[in-house]
Amino acid sequence: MIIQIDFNSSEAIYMQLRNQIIMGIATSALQEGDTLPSVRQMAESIGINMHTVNKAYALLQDEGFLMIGRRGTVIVVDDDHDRALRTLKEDLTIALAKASCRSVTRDEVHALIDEILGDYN
Amino acid sequence: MIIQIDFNSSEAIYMQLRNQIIMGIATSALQEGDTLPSVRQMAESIGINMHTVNKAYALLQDEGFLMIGRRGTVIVVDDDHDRALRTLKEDLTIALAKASCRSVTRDEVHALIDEILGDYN
DNA sequence: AAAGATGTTATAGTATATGTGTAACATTGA
DNA sequence: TCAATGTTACACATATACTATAACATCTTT
Repeated sequence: MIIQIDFNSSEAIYMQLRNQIIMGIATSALQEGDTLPSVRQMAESIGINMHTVNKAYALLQDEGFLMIGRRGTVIVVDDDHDRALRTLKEDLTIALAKASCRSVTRDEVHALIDEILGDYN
Repeated sequence: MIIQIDFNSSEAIYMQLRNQIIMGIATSALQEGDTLPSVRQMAESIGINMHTVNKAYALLQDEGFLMIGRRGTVIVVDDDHDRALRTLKEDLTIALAKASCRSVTRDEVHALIDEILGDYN
C-alpha cells in the first residue's frame, strides 16, 4: 500500500491518509484481513509523526474500517448497512444541492455515479 | 430566509451558513435575483460576527452562487456546467468509496440520489 | 450638502485544531 | 530478556475560526 501525502494541500495530513486507506479498500488494494504497518512504521515510511498516523487509524476504527489491536492493525469492514446508507446520505446532501443549483440533471448524476463506482470493486 | 446555526456543532459557522444558503437555492427558497441581507444585518440577525458572514458570502461568490456588490448581495448561479460536474465528482469520490466498501449497491445509491434530488427543484 | 448604509481592509485578541517531539507505560511476541 | 506494539501524557509551534473595534471609499437617501 503506497501512501502519497501532499504537504502543500490544505487538507489535513491525517485526512489524506484516511482517505487513501479507504480508497485502498474500495479498490481492493487492501482486503479484509490485511494488516497495516504499525503507527511508527507508517509514520517513518511517509515522513510524518507517529501521532498523526495514530489519529488516522483511530478515526478509521471509529468509522468501522479497521480494528486496532496489539497484534497489529487489521482491515475489518463494519457491516452495518443502515449506518452506511445514513452516512452516504449525509455526504451526498450538500454535494447534490450544489449540483442541482447548477442544473445538473438526474441522469447526469446517475452516469457519474456509475463511472465512479466502476473504478471500485 | 431563516438561518439556524448550531453553536455546539464541530462544523464551522461560516460553513453552516454557506450550506444553508446553498440548500435555500436548491429548494427554491432563494431564487436567482433575490438579495441577501447585508453582512451586518445577517450577522445581527443570527447573533454572530460580521466577518464570519463576510467569509461565507465571499466563499459563495468564489463558488459561483452569488455576486457581491455595493448595491447588495444577489443570488446569481454560475452556469459553468463542466465545473459543476467536476466539483460533483470530487465531492462524490470518497463518499462512494466508503459506501462501496460496505457493499452498498449501485441501485441503492441511485435510489438514494433520486430521493435526495426529489427534495430539490 | 449631510447622514447613513454598503463592502472592504486592517489590527488584535482568544480559542481550537493540527502537527511535531519526547517520554513513558503495560502488553505481546520472538 | 529484548524488541515492538498500542496508548497516554506533556510540551511546543503553527494555522484556522471567531470575535471585537476601527477606519476607509462608495453609494443612496434625506
